[in-house]
Amino acid sequence: MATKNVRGIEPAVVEPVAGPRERYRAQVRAEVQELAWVQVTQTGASGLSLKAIAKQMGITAPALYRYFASRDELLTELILSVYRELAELVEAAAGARDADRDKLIATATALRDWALANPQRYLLIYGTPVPGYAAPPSATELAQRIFAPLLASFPGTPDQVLRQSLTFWTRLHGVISLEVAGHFRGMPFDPSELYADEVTSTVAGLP
Amino acid sequence: MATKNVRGIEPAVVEPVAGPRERYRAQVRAEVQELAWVQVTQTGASGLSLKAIAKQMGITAPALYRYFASRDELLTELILSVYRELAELVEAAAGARDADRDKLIATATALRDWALANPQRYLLIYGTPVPGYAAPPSATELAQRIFAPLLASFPGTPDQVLRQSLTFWTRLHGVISLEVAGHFRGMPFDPSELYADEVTSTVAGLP
DNA sequence: TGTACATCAGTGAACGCGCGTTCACTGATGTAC
DNA sequence: TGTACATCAGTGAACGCGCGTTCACTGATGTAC
Repeated sequence: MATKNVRGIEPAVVEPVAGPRERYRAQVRAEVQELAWVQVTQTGASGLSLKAIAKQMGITAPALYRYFASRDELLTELILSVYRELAELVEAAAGARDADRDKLIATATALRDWALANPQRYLLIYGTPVPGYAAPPSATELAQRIFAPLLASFPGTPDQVLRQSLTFWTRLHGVISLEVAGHFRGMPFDPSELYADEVTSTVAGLP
Repeated sequence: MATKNVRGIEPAVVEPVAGPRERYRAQVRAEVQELAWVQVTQTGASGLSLKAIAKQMGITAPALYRYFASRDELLTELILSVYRELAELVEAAAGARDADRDKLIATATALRDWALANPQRYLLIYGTPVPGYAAPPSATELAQRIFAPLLASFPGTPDQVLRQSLTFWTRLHGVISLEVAGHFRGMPFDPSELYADEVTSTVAGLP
């Protein structure tokens, strides 16, 4: 969609050709999604309510149907945006390093930091599945983009490498998900130390 | 509450002194909980509905208030019963073995088997927290009873032992929770192998 | 530049559904005399 | 053993709330001539 102008210079605004109506649409959509996030953060995915969002915007609920076909479509967009956000974050963390081990450590660190800063976002994609809601097919591709940076080129058959990466991932998730869900609360240790130990010892164990 | 009779023999029925009314109460309570489980299994914890349960029992909803003070109380009992069930299972698995390593492996195996057989039960206590619902204090004690069998008496300071046990736990949870939430679906590997490898390699790494 | 027209954001009423919970009540059932 | 009484499971109406979604509509706004 983004087009360059005649001299090949990227314009400052993202969608420069859009008329005022399209620009307005984009703004409203963004505002809806923002309020939706506040809701999901406070009440979980099942608490997402179009009527409540409309109320907060000082608008009637049917008006939202100009911007989203249904509640499920809005939820889907939220979920996909989480996948995208996390994929970019993880790719950036991995891309900034050369050595495989550094890459893995940087990625793991970025993952936890992000999860702690956005617990509900993390839980939205890795937590209890929303009953009756099926993620769109594109979510699977994005999930793989998140997983890919954990695939490092260590010696071994493709199967072994996959297994190592998977295990790295499940270990990170084990610590992060328990912490994010509050299961470490009141326990006599520092979760960030536990995580750091887990990351370094796992990376050190790789061939 | 359970009393022995004069000769010290455990009577067959659990609550022998209970009159017919109490017996009936217990039966109805059990039936309510059973139907509640079906609901939680199908729609998640937030889908638990007293009216729906009453309907299935061929009863009006207010009648349920003879047996449970509120929806939250019913949910609390469900959650506590999961903790209890899992604690007993884990204790039994650990108690049947002598050597520490065997104990850990048996416990880990029992944990995964149970989680796969009861995914919604597992997610009810280790998944995304139900927004607005606070677990009762006794849940914490029970959570520790589940964790305790993972504490083996390996050499090291109490801190090191705690750390090792925690890491064992987070690793098991990492694999189990991703599998139970369906994140391994369509991936080219066998989850049970992944889990078995993770268990044996972790136990082998202990001092 | 001014005006007529088409587009479309937003309204308000309504539908049908679900929920938890309260309350005064009926009527069956167990129990004490 | 028979009867009177107290207990208490379950009813039905109601309250107030929330939800997603549809529909015919109004009226502002951008656009084409």
